[in-house]
Amino acid sequence: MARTIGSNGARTAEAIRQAGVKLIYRHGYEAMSLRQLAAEVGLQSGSLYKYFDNKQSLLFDIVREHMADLLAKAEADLAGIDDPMARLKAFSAFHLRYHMQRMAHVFIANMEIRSLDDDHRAMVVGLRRRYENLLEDTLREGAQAGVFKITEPKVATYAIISMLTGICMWYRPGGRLSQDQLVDIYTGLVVDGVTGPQGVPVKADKHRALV
Amino acid sequence: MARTIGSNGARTAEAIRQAGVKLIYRHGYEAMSLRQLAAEVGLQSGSLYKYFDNKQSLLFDIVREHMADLLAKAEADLAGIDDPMARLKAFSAFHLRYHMQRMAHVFIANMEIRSLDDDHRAMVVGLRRRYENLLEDTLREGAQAGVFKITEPKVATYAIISMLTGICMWYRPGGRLSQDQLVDIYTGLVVDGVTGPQGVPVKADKHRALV
Amino acid sequence: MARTIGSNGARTAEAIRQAGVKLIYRHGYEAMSLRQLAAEVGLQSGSLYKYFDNKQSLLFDIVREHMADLLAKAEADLAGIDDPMARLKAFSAFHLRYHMQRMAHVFIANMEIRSLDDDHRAMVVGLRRRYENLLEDTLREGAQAGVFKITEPKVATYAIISMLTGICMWYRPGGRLSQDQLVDIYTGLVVDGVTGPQGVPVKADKHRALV
Amino acid sequence: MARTIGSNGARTAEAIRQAGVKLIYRHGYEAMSLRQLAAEVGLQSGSLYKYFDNKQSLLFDIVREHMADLLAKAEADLAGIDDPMARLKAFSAFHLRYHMQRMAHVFIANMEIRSLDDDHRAMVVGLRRRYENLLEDTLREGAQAGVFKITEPKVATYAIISMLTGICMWYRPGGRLSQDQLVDIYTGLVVDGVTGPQGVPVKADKHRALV
DNA sequence: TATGAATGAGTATTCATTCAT
DNA sequence: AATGAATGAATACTCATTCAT
Repeated sequence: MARTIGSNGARTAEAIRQAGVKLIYRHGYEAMSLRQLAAEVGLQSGSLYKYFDNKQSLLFDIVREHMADLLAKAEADLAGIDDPMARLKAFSAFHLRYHMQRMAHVFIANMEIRSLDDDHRAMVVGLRRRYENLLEDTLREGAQAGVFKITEPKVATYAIISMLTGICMWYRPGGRLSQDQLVDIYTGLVVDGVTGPQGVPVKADKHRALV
Repeated sequence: MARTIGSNGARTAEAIRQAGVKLIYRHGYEAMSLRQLAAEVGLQSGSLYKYFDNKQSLLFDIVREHMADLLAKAEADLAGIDDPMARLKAFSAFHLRYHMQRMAHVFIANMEIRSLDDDHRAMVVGLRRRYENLLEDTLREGAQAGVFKITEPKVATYAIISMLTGICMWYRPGGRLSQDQLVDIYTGLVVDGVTGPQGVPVKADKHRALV
Repeated sequence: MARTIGSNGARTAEAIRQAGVKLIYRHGYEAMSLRQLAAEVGLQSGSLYKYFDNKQSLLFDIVREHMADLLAKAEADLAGIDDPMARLKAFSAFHLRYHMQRMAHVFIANMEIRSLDDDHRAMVVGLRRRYENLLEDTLREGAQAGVFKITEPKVATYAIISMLTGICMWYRPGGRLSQDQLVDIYTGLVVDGVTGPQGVPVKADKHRALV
Repeated sequence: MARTIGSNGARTAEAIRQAGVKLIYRHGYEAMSLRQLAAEVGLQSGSLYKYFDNKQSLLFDIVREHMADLLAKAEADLAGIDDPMARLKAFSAFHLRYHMQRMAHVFIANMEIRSLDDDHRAMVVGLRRRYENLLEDTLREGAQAGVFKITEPKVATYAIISMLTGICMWYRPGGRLSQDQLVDIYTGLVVDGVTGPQGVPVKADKHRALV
């Protein structure tokens, strides 16, 4: 049946949002149809329009809220930590834990950016930029302080975030390694990566050109 | 008219393939319509079926060929390099250069795996696995030899590949940093990451649980 | 506009069914397009899918319902008639009347069996088999009782049913002969055919072989 | 390969015709594609147009030639037989044998008449009319001579032809009954049907009206 | 709050047919 | 005699969206 006794709009809205996350995660935004979504929450597809203006705005809501949440939690987590190394470790640990616990949201936010309208995408990219800056500023400070041996903080930021985010591609709860262990391993790679003797850069071998 | 003077099957096939890569890269596989693709190469959409069986097989062809090429070139590049550290650097440099030069193909192969049929996906994932093993085996050997301080070669493999592949998300030719410089920077992070004192893992701070 | 005033799902469903019978009868299942069908009932072609899953299921519904109706009515008509001759006459009369009154349905059920999917066809053929058995059993009983001079009840069944069904190929309401008269004529041929001195079969002349 | 050494146009034309009969018999005219047909004879579909003007004319050729052949052979078979009863038996035997030996052609001619253009259909129906007249005239003469007890020769003609033609619906070579036996059985039904005491028609029972 | 009927534009795909070579 | 590249119109079917009820 479509309607549980005692159900109400807020409950339905939340159900739609969750089903949306699930289906977009599983099939992709373009491939998910509103009919599927409606079926998942026990509605007719036309009824969804009580809860959003159109399919695009559903995606935008999910992505924007996720990004805002990510940013807010990260800022809260780092608040009061001043030492660059401590901030780096805290950022890494936070990022990993968040990504392991919110894999679907994270995946959607990364994959479906190109499905957003230009305006929506710009807004989301802005939030992402602010999030990345948390790390970039830390790296920059640590580099200036001499504790991080990096010459290009922006490149390092991208590199580190890509590495950490990649955990979503393979992590599954209940695996051999606990979340704590994974945090240790990844964070170790990050810390060692930015504290090693990189200041004397490896000389790039000239490889045969790719066709 | 039946045939444009000078038209040529092989030429058309190549044009379709290139336009396919371009449009899938830009809009995503689901979002690209065959009408768009046909317009891009100056055909009626029905005429595309002289060149592939269906939309799915176009995607599969592009992805499989890319993965096979990536694997073959990597194997060729590493052939004869035995020292783990040298292999690691060579792999990193190869991966980065390949990804900077073939961004669209790489992006498609990473993003559209979920748009592949089960069988096709399995085949592509198999190729990817073989590619990842090039790195994983190297890490494992280096770890046994004591030159890499890593305890989980598989995790490190995923982490490193994610980091290196991430260059596609922001690199644009003609930027401030040359490809050689980027290879140095990223490879430095990788090498330092796996040679640092990670064997004594950073103790994970317990952060507040995420909701 | 979303909805024509006074429109009604059940009414539309029935209109689609009737238009479907009419168009399949006139043009054949393969030759009838859903656009034609939609135009006939005043809808957009996509809207038809509120009423059936696909074109095939429309055909199947029509054919199955017809066969089930034919079988049920025949069984009801013959119920309580035990004498083989009376049953034969009753079957013949029923079959003729039904076929004169439901020419389109009958024609479709006979002609479009090959357009059905394997499973659907099997189900329809099963119903047809049960219908034919009503006649075959009667012929067999009459033959055992000595009232019908036939040696091959199954062949006689096919022969009689083909003969009777053939009325659909030329009968048009309002012709010179009434339905009652046609029932008399055809039934006379049937009865005489199975009561004549066939037990001493005509010796087949050997004709020149056909190429 | 598409071309056998020494093949020539006439051979190809015949191959196309035979493949056409086979495929139309199996799938129906509408459902058979020229691509299928071309593949069956090892050509590109465009090459078929060396051998016919269009799909419709292929069908027409097959059906017309079949009808002309049927008519010619029937006329030849009946030539010189004057006695109505002998003519009836000869017609029945001829019709049955022809239909058992040329099932595909016969089936196509009966089923695909509606797929013919108006002009083509008219021509084919004309040939069929002449064929039916062979029987109708015989029945009429026999009735006047008092040997056939029928009041409506035209109706009897349709009835008999439908009955005899129906053998195509179930006959398969190699079955329990030989062609000769089937000729005996069917012809027995026909002869008995038209010689029985039908002149005093069975009074039609009034059955409940069909809905 | 939700339904259910409908739209209209879109999708991938197939078709008979053409014609330069 | 046949190819192979292409057309243009058609097909069945899906989609996001609307709106009277």
